[in-house]
Amino acid sequence: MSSDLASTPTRIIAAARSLLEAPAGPSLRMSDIAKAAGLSRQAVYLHFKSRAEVLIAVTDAIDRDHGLEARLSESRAAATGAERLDAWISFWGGYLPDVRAAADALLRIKDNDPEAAAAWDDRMAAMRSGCAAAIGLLAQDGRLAPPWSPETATDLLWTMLSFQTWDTLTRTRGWTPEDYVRQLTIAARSIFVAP
Amino acid sequence: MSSDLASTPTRIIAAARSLLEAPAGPSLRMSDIAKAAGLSRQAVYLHFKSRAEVLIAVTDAIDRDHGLEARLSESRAAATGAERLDAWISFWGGYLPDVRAAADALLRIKDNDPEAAAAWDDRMAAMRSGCAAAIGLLAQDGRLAPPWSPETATDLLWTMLSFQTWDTLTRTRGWTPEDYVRQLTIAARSIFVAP
DNA sequence: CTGTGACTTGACACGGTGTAAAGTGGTCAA
DNA sequence: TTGACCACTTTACACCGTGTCAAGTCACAG
Repeated sequence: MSSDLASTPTRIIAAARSLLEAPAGPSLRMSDIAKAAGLSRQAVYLHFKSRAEVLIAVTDAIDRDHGLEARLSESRAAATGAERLDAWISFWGGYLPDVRAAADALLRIKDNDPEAAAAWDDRMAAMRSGCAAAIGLLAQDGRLAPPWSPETATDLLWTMLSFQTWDTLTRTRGWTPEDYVRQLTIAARSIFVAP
Repeated sequence: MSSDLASTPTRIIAAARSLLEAPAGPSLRMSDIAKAAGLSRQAVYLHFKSRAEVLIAVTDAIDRDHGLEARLSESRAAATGAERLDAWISFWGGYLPDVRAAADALLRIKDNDPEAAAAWDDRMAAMRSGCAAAIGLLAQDGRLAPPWSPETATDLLWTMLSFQTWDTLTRTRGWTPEDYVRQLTIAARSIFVAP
């Protein structure tokens, strides 16, 4: 039925998502997801044709929840390039903890699944365009520090803000998300903003 | 026999290594390795108890070849912190292309194999100590830019120089290893070295 | 009462890892 | 010469997780 509270696909996504966000971490098998959704393993295949598709749907759901697009355009408000760089880093630093679990899972399967890889690359491209926008405005202000070109500056900023970097810093070095935003803002300003 | 040119374990390692370094990439199965070494799949298990063990041995062999330890201590020659930072980055930037294939493979299996994870973490720790040394000398010179502490500076430098960062930059953004060294040297100097 | 759709159960193929056991052939020592 | 040992082979199998298939159950709608 349409809603005995939620449609089955929705319930599956919710189940997968909660497993993903549980401390145990993302070793979720199809059977785990099914069990958590109160379904048989086969029923999951009735709604999603592969594990990757479930993961992608979960990631989409998370993005929708946290309003990736909306918050992305928020940072467009900033007037100067330097401000926008700051805004962008703090937006991103706030976003990352919300998507950690899903990103982790997606990252793990992207090697074996072209669809997952595409979903990942999409997000990375969106993220890159945020970097490019900040750097572009900075260049327009004439405050992009030499010898950086908008291209190379974007590349470097983009990798510095990569999920993996954030993950290592927070997980293995114990940085808080706030530390991350603070330090990376300083670093990015030191590198890219001319005095 | 001891050497009809090379012992079997050595031959296995060499075979795995050449597969790893081949353009095809690291999808190497035990059967691939065995075939390349001219052995049956089971024979490989006679010398290594798991796939992970082979990969670890390969990584060790590569390290030995490229003299990780030796080259690591080379950069200890530099007098000032700033020079040492430069030396460290160019050493590392020269080392990365050599170990790309093995690092990639190790990184892929480290999630499922504790031994592989340990091998990876070892290397990362070694690499981190290189970062710490450069930053430490810089701090000693009184030229570590505020507001960085040796700790946080090391953390950030370490992640900026991570294999994943290098990999994205060179593979998906088309940076050459030389670009990488040049740009990251500039970036690191901008962030960490006080004027 | 019948049909349809959502779901279940149970079975199976596949690919990959790792294990087990019996057999082959060469070398070395008594 | 005999026989023990060794490195290796062949064959077979268990296990795990993904994905497929087919038959059956059950409820609700016309």
